[in-house]
Amino acid sequence: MARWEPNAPERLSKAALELFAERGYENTTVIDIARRAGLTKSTFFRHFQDKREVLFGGSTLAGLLAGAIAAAPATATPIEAVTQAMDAAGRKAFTPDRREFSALRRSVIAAHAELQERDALKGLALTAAMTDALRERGVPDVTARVAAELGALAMKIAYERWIAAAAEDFGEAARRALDEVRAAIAS
Amino acid sequence: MARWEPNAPERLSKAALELFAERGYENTTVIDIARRAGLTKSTFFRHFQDKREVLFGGSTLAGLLAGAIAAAPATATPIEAVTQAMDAAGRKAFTPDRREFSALRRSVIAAHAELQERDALKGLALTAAMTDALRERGVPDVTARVAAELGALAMKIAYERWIAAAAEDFGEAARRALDEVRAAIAS
DNA sequence: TCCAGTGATGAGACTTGGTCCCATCACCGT
DNA sequence: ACGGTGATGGGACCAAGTCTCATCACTGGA
Repeated sequence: MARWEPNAPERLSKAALELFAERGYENTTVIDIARRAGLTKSTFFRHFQDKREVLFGGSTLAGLLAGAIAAAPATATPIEAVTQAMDAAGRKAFTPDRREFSALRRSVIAAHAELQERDALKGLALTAAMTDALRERGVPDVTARVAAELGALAMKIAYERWIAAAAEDFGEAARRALDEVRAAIAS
Repeated sequence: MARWEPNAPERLSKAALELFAERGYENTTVIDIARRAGLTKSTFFRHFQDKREVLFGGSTLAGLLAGAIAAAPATATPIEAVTQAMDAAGRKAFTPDRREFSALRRSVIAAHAELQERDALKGLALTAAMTDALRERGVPDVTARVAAELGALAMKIAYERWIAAAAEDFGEAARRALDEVRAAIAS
């Protein structure tokens, strides 16, 4: 038997997403979120740096991508390593059971500039993590940055499609998007 | 004779940059900024949406880039259009006399996460503006996105170098960065 | 010359995000 | 039974941001 109801951060995130979807980000106070989770404002800020972070806390995506790039065979090209990173994301992060949650979360973010800013910075961090992981493999600086940017673009495109089309597997969508990106370069 | 001291937004931006550089973003209140500009908090928020925006207000860079892309010859490839956009940026935005200001501004932004978030979102807006301008030219969607991302990456690289090396012309740096990016794609 | 209109500014109340400190509570091991 | 530990609650406090109303300086017309 736990001392308190367990998983306070999870409960707060769930409550926050619900409330943001119901009445909007600006019309939801931190106290509202905490109350719905059966907690208080103090506890909220003990678990999350600020109000925005409650929608971004659980993500270990940067480490996942970087790990997959590091684990790619030494003979793999940068783009091949990035492809493996996106496969890993599809297997461990963007799983089918999280599609609905991701879609709701994305629509909430799209509706509020404050959340878009946080999302934009997290996106830059993802690209930076991939760039660093590629550099660790000995890929030259500019080449690493290009491969990471193209990978990030393919991920964005795949993410949009994965959320829009219920049936699709993320890894598959990402591979297809990356192919399209590479085809576009040729033109 | 003007009714009041003119250029309130400019004075506020100048005061803000000075104070952020002197004592840090977090240790500077909006009232401090307004006081140094000879104004009040009310007037500050009349000119700027929030405290962060005081460092980002004057920028018309998105329109500048989009305009240059739209104005490129119909025969120009996407990358050529993007190259012209960066030339335009070098001529009208990143002029030599603004280098020192840009360097200070950049160091302030780099020191505070809140400002980095705003900067990240503005960066996405730049890429989106270039993407839209390319689509207007009839460039297919994915091709437009790729060209805009590569252009944005080259701009980032050129901007870093332009700020670091006093002697360099931005347009020249951008063209060189874009060449490096294109060369990296081949590998 | 006087006066009303206009537009930018000032003043201050108010809500909320975020920080901080301290008290409290539930469980643990001894 | 008892003290330690760690998460929580409570509330004071400051700064960001909103809102409303008053004020001020100049403009243009009677």
